[in-house]
Amino acid sequence: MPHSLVPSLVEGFRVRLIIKEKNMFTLLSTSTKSKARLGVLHTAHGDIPTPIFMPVGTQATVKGLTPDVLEALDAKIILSNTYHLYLRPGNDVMEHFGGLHKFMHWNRPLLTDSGGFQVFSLQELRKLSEEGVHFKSHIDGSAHFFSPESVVDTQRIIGSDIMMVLDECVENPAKYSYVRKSIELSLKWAAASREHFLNTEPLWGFPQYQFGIGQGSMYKDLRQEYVERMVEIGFDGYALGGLSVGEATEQMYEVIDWCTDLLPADKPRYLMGVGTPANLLEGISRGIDMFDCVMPTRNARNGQIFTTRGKFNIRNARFKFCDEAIDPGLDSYASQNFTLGYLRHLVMSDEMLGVQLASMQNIAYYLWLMEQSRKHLADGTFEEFRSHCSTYL
RNA sequence: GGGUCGGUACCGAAGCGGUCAAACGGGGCAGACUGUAAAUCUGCUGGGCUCCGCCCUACGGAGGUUCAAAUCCUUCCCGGCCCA
Repeated sequence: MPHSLVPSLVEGFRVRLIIKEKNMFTLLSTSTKSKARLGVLHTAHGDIPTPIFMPVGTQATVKGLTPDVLEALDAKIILSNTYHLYLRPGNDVMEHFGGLHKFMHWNRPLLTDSGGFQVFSLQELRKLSEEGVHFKSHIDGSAHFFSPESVVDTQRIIGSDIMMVLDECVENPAKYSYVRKSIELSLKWAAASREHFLNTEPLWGFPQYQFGIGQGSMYKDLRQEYVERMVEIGFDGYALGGLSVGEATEQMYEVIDWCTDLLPADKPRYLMGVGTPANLLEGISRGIDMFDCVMPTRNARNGQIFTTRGKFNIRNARFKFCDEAIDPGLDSYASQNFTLGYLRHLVMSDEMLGVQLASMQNIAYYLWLMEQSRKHLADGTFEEFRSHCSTYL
């Protein structure tokens, strides 16, 4: 019994469920050759083997893919976004439909980002204060205020299995003095987020978990201090944010190493917004359990295909007459049943099936990469797998 | 047959004496994309070089006017429309 459900009487006649969260993560093994880990995340909507890649479905849809396709590809968990769903359709609609799982007909686990990334990506449309973020809607310019607490509340309504705290994702490069102040703000928000989380209940009858997000830009002392203070607050899992924001790849790897050395082994680690297939493998060997990235879906829409034989742009003329399957190395519907020449035709013609098949292929590849990583971690051959992949990545 | 409008780069279409190898679209050829304001954005698209510049060939064909022509004139070819 993973979770204890204790009924109690609240406010006269109304019966509510008091749901206690327990450790949601089981660490199965750690590689002897690197920091790579094999584990399982437990959620009300199912267990998630780690390392895992989470396809991004910002606006309550992984662009171009229906839930049944995602299930066929065996996506274990997908990501959505608090800022976007709060603005549209809005919390009232989300509540009306009984939360995001029901709204989008997705019965597997969901993780929602907090809006912290929009603090970075929509810099021109927001203002920070000690209390939170003032956003000017990118849709209609209207004003909205996000506090650490309101972001928890919105994610309660969304009903994500895993929610993220509001943070400031800092641009790169950033001055030390700025980052110093920024991490104080994000840590203050993290504490407020956790407190509010612990003082509120899930709305939809299943437990939710909350992850903190490590910041500190490229400064070792700030990154390390952040991790220590975040762990002190205590979250169900720990994310690393503020990476892949323009820094050199090697620098990102270094930051990951600083942080995973200090994170507790019995909690999941999530590297936010990363990344390329190579980034995932490097992240795994540095002790990361979870990843998300728009790359497989966005790049699919822009013609870039990830395959077990490498990545390429399907628009390139060399594929015009190519009668090979999209990816004979994968067993997805898209990979097996269509030629590269046909996919090129669809993409060149702006046919929506092209975007769908390309997205399917790329997600299939990313999920395959994680599945193979887990398999090789279990076999003790992950490092060999990683170096094999580096020959074509 | 007469009149009239027009023929511009792969296509469509501006330009109407020099600052034109020729705007702008489209198409094509490449590139970028990392917690999604992205089915978006960027570059190239006559040929050749010793390639931040130079040399060829080019605005239907052939002549001509001019220091200079895609732009003006003559003529021929082709197309649209109108009249016979």
